[in-house]
Amino acid sequence: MLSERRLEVLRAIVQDYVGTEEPVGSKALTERHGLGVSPATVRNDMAVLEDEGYIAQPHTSAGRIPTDKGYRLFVDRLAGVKPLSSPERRAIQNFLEGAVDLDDVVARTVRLLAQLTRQVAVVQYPSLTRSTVRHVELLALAPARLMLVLITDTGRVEQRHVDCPAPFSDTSLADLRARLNSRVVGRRFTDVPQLVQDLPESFDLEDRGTVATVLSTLLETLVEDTEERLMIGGTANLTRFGHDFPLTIRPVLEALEEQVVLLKLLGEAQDPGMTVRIGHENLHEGLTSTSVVAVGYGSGDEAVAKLGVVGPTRMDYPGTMGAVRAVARYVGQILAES
Amino acid sequence: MLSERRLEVLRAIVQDYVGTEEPVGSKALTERHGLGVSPATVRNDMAVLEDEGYIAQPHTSAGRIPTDKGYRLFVDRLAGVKPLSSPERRAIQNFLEGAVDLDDVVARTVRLLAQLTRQVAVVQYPSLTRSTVRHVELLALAPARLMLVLITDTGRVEQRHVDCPAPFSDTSLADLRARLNSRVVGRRFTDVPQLVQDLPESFDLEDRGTVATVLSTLLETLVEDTEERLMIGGTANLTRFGHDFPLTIRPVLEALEEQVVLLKLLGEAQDPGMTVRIGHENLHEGLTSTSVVAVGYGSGDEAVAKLGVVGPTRMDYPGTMGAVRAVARYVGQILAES
DNA sequence: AGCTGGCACTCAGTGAGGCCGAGTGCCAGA
DNA sequence: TCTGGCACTCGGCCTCACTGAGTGCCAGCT
Repeated sequence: MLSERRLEVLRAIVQDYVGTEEPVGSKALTERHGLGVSPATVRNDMAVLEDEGYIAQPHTSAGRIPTDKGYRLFVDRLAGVKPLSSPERRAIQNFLEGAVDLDDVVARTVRLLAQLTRQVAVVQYPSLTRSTVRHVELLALAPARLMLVLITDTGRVEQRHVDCPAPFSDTSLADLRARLNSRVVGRRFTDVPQLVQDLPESFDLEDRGTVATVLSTLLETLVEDTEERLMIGGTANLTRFGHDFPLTIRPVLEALEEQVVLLKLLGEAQDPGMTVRIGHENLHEGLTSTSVVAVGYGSGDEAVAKLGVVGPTRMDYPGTMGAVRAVARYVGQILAES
Repeated sequence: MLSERRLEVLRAIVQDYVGTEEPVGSKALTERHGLGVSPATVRNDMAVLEDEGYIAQPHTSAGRIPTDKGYRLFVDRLAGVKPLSSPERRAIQNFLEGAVDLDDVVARTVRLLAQLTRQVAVVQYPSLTRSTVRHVELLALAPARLMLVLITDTGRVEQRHVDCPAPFSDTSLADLRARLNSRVVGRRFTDVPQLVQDLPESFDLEDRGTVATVLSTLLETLVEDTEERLMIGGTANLTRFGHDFPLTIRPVLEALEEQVVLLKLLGEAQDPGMTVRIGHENLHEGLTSTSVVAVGYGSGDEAVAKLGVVGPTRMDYPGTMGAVRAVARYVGQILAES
């Protein structure tokens, strides 16, 4: 078990290292933080912390830097979430309120997060799986060609072409549209399949094929779009990563282009509250020297999607967490209003 | 006026420099390209080329590298567009054909371009100004709240909420929807304003306010979305930029996040054919050591949007131009089919 | 038992000095 | 007009020594 003072030393190391980006030595520590003990004592504490795996030396005769485990302890026990200043809060709200549609909300959120945290921001579009249907629209493009448009309660719109096996009359189309909507509007996407299951049977024989095709396209859309969409921004902040960053930055940029990877990254954050994954806690190699701070957001009390930032493990955790949480809240509000 | 051989020397310098990323000297040139003259002769030619501003020396006693002006000459007079191999063409087509909707087409195009050129790819969504209306849909969300959905012939979908000054009956709604569509479907976006101008007059007095509100929202959408959307990808390729690239890469990443900048970059490409902007020809500072290769694409014979790549001035122009042109063609085809 | 001061040791970073070689410019001769 | 020869330049690299921040350990103090 680590004594109070040793935890204090760890905290000081993390803070200094985050600030200076340089290994911190015992003497500098005692000077900058009023620890009230001599460098020699701190050195002993450091030796213990190193034994326990919380800090490490890049080389002999250099200062110490926190390990992933050290950051973990720092985040869990030594640091809180730093709330934003009220001017910052006002700025967030003002900025987000100018958004005209969902795309714009997401785009603004990304910018905002990137600017506030000076890191790479990732925002997931509201998830279809947890959304409900606001409307399904069917349009005839040609006698045997339809367009299916799906609108969610969060304002997301998806559309697909449907090639029908047989021509479909306008009256049948109106009929299908009406019946479909009466069944699914207001329902969750996950419930849709069983709700429309028996729909073809109620149509004339000649139309059944088309109805079935439309329905299967609809269901397909639901499944496909469970692969969520993302928006990222602030990649220029990666240049603040470190000095050696040709090597560091490349895999990160690559990972950021892989939606799948990012989604997993956000998705792993099961916790209803904020999730912080530090360094090697991220399974994806290439992101082992980054940390991810993510949190769910939603229009109601339930999260419909996640957002977060990706930055170097050496980041200002309290500040970042504060910004992420605040932005998530405001986005939730904005979504609820629209 | 430059002699034939001197142009040949310039071409050789460009090719070698692009390949090796290192200043090229007279001896290496004569060896690698069968110029049939001695290094000394080449040196004289180089001196002339340097006087004329086509090449430069990073330091005395180093080889030469092409200047922006040199690349310009190379692109204009010394190099053609390198067509892709047929396996490559097939791969492009296969890859693009799997797309399910417009977003997917654009996303795949970006990936493809980035992969083919090993550079940063930028694809503009089909422009609304040059598009035509496929359908306008109106949905009642609440008695005095509507949703307006706009669908373009290129498959793009935009939606907006409309708060009405007075409740609007379902029959009025159906009426408006029908009349609106009969007027604008198949028309160009730019023509829409005058086509709907007198629409409110044909409605009952009580509904006119709502109709006017809907129309103004529609027109607003048209205007706002003239700010085009973009998708970019392949930013990881920036790491291949150069050795010193902390400084180089940052402004590029920043520029890439500014939609406005990018749009201008693509927009400047007025030429109906392919446009290549080299180094300082890009007005934006920070992009002065990059080149942009852009071309319009469209479903018909007219371009509805642009796509291109951003890379170091030291790039393989013939190959890049070939890839960009080929991708643009196939995307055009795909769009025409859908 | 825990803290402190002292001391020897380590080692990354820096700067000076020297060598190497690719590359140049110029000139005289074919 | 081209070529071979020659002197010159200078960036890159290697070596070497120095410096200083930082460590580990130990004996002594509280």
